[in-house]
Amino acid sequence: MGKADQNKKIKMENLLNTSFELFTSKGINKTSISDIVERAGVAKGTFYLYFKDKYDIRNRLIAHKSSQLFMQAYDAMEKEGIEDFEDKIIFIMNYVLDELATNKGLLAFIYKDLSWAVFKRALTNPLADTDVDFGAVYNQMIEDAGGKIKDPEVMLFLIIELIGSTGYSSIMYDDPVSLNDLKPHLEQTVRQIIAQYTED
Amino acid sequence: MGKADQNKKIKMENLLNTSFELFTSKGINKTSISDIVERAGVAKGTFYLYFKDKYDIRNRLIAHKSSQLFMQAYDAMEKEGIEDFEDKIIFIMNYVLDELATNKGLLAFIYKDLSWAVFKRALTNPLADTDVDFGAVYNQMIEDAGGKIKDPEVMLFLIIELIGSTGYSSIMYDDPVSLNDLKPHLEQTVRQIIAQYTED
Amino acid sequence: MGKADQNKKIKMENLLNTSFELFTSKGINKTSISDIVERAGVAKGTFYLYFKDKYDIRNRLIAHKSSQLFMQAYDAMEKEGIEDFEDKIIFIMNYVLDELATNKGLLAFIYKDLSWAVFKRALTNPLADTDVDFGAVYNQMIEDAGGKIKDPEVMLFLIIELIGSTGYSSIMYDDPVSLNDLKPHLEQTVRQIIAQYTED
Amino acid sequence: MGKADQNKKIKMENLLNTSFELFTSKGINKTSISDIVERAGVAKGTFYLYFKDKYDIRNRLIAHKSSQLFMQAYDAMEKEGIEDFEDKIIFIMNYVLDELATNKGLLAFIYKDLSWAVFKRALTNPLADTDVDFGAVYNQMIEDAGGKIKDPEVMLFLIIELIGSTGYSSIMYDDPVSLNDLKPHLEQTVRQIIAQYTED
DNA sequence: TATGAATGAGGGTTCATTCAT
DNA sequence: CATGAATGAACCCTCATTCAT
Repeated sequence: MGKADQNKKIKMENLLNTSFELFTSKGINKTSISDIVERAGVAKGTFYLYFKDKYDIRNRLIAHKSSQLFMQAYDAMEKEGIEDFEDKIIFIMNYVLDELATNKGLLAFIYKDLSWAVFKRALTNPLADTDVDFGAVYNQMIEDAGGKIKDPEVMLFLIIELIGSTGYSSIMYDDPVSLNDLKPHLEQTVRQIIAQYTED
Repeated sequence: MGKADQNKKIKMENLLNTSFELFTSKGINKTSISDIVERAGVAKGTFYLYFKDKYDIRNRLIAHKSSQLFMQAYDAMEKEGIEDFEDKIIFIMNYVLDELATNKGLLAFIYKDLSWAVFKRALTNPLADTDVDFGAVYNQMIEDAGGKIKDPEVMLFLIIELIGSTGYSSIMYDDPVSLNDLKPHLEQTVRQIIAQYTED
Repeated sequence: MGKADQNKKIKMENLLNTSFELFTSKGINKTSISDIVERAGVAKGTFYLYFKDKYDIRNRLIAHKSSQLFMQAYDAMEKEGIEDFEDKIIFIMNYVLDELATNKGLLAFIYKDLSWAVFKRALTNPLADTDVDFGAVYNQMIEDAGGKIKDPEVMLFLIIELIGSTGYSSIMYDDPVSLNDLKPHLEQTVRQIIAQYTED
Repeated sequence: MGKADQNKKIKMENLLNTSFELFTSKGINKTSISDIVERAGVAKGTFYLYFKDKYDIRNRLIAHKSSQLFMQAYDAMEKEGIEDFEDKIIFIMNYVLDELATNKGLLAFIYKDLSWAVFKRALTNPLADTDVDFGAVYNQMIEDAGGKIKDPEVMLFLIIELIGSTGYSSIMYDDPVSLNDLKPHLEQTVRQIIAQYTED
C-alpha cells in the first residue's frame, strides 16, 4: 500500500471516528458536516471525497458498530464455553443490553432510523476488514444446535425486535421498568419464542 | 364558550389537522412551520400563540391519533362480541396492523420518535374531549378476564413493542416477511406471552 | 398606503438599485446575493422575500432599464419635434447608442442574455408605474407615419438586432470601427431597411 | 514528431473534443472542469498543463468551430458553382443558418460571449492545421467580384451581426418569426446592404 | 389576539486550483 | 509529464423565531 493510500485510509477513519463521536454525543440531526470536518481537522470538501452525505456516513457506521458489538458478544460467549443454543442467545442478549446500557449514545445512534433491513445488511455485509458476517455465524449456531429450528430468520427477527425496542425504552427512560427488572421478563419470553420455533 | 374562544379552538384544530396532513404525507423533518401556517391560512406568528414548536404539535398529535386508533380497534372488537382475553388482544392487534398497513404515513408518523413513555401518556392522558383512557380500558379487560394476569403492564409493554417494531418493518419494507406472513407468527407468539403471564 | 407597505417598497427599491449598481459594475456572474444584501443593508433572507433568485431580479431590471432608456430617447425626440418616421427612428437610434456609450455597464448588462423575447416583454409589459408601453408607442409612430409599413414587427426586429449587436461591438471593443465611424453606416442601412418595408 | 509529442497532441484533442461535447450539451456555465477531465479520462491536474482555464479552452473552440462551419459553407458553395458575389453570400448565409438550426447546442455555444473581435480572430487566425483563413477567402471573393466593394470589412460586420443576432432569436425561440419566415426578410435586406456598398 | 416582514445563523454542496508524489 | 487527493472560499438557500404594527 502506497503512502497516498495509507493517508487516504487515515483520513477516512478519522472522519468515521469523529462522526461517531459527534453522532453519539449530540445526535445526528444536531451534528453538521462543519462540526465533523472541523473536529477531524480536514477541509469541508474532503468530506465529500469520501462520503455522499451525512446519512451515508451514518449507515456505514451503523453497519460497522452493530457488527462490532455483536461480535464482541459472540466472542465473550465463546470464551464462556456455553453449549446450549438458548443459553447462547440469552448470553448475547444480556451482553448486548449491558453494553448498550453503559453507552446510551451508541444505543440512540444505532437504534434511531434503524430498520431490520439496515440491520440485516449491517450483520451480513461486513464493511471493515475486521467485521464478521454475523449471518453466517447465526447459521452456524443453528447448525451446531442440531438444526431443528423452523423459520430461523423470522425467529431472529422477532427476538431482535423485541429485545431492541423494549431494551431501548428501559435503558433510555427506565420505563415501564428498569433494565434489570426487564431482563428476567425478556429471558423468559425469548426462551419461549425459541421453544416455539424448535422442532421436536 | 364565548365567540372568541370558539374562534380560538377553530384555529387550533385547523393547525392540528393541517400539521397532521403534512407530517403524514411529507414527514415531520420536511415539514416547515411555513408550510403549516400557509396551508392553515393563518399568519406565522399565530402558530406560536398556540404551540411551542413543531415538536409540541407533534406530541399532541401522536397522543390524539394513537388514542383514536386504539379506540377504533376497541370499539370494533366490542361489536364482534369477543369474550376471551387472548382473542381480544389478537383482534386489536390485527385491527391496528391492518389500519396502519393502509396508512403508512400514519405509521411512520406515530412510530418515529415514539417511545413507550409518549405512548403510555397518549393512552392514559386523553387530550381531546372524545379521547378515552385506554389504560382504564385495559385494566377493565383484565378484570373481566378474571384478573389473573401477573405484571400486566410489563406484559402489555412486551406485546406492544413486539408488534410495533416487527409490524413496522413488515409494513414499511416487507422485510423479512410481508405483513400477512408475519401475522401468524405474531399471533402465536403473543398468545404464548399472554399464557406465560396468566396465573393458573 | 400603510407604513408597512411603504417600508416594503423602500426595501424592494433598495434591493433593485443595489443590484443594478453591482450588476453593471462587476457583472452579474461575479455579483453574489451576499454582495447585494450587504450593500443594501438588509438580511440575506430578506432578498428571498422579494425575488426568486439573482436572475429574477435581473430580468425585472432589464425590463425596467430598457423601458426607461427607450422612453428617454422618445421624450427627447418629441422635444425635437421631428416629423418624419425614418428620422424618428434614426434619432432614437443615435440617442440610445450615445447613452449606452457613456454607460458601458448598462450596455453589458442589458445586452448579455438579452433575447428578443425578453426585450419585447420589457418594452410591452411595463413593471414600474412610470414605465411606458413602448409597443404601443411604436404602433402609434407607424400610424402617424401613414401606416404604410409592411411587417412592422419584423422590421423593428431587424433594426434593433442590427443596431444592438453592431453597437455593442463598436462601443465595447471599438471593433471593427468606433461608434462614431459606425453611425453613418448604420444610418444608411437602417434607412434602407425602412424604405424596403414601406409600401408606396 | 516524437512519440511524446503525439501523445501530447492526443491528450489535447481529447480535452478539446470532450469540452466541446459538454459545452454544447450542458452549456459552459454548467460544465465543470471535473466533468471535462472525467469524461476525457485524464487527471485534473493534466487539464492545467494544456489550458489556463475553462474560458481558454472555450475561446480556442469557438475559433476552431466557427472556422470549420464557414469553410463547410464555402466548400458547399464552391461545389454549387455559384458565380455572383451576392448569391455567394446568400448561399453561405442559408447554409450556416440551416446548420445552426440543426445544432442548437453549437449555436448557443458560439453565439454566447461571441464578440466580433473573437469572431474575426477565429476566421483569420486558423489554429488547427486544417483551419483556413476565412479573411483571405473573403478578400478573394471580393476580388473575384471585381473588387468594387467599399468598406468591405464594415459591410461584412453589418451582415454577420444582422444574420447572427436575428438568426439566433429565430432558431432558439422562434421569435418573432421562425427561421423559415425570417430567411426571405434577411435575404432581401442582405442584398440591399451589399448593393449599398457596391460601387458602380 | 393576530399579523407577516424581517432576521441571520447555519445548512449542504460545488469547484477551480494546487502540489506532493 | 501526469496524477488526483486535498483544499477552503464561496455559493445559494432555508427556516425557526421575533416584534412592531
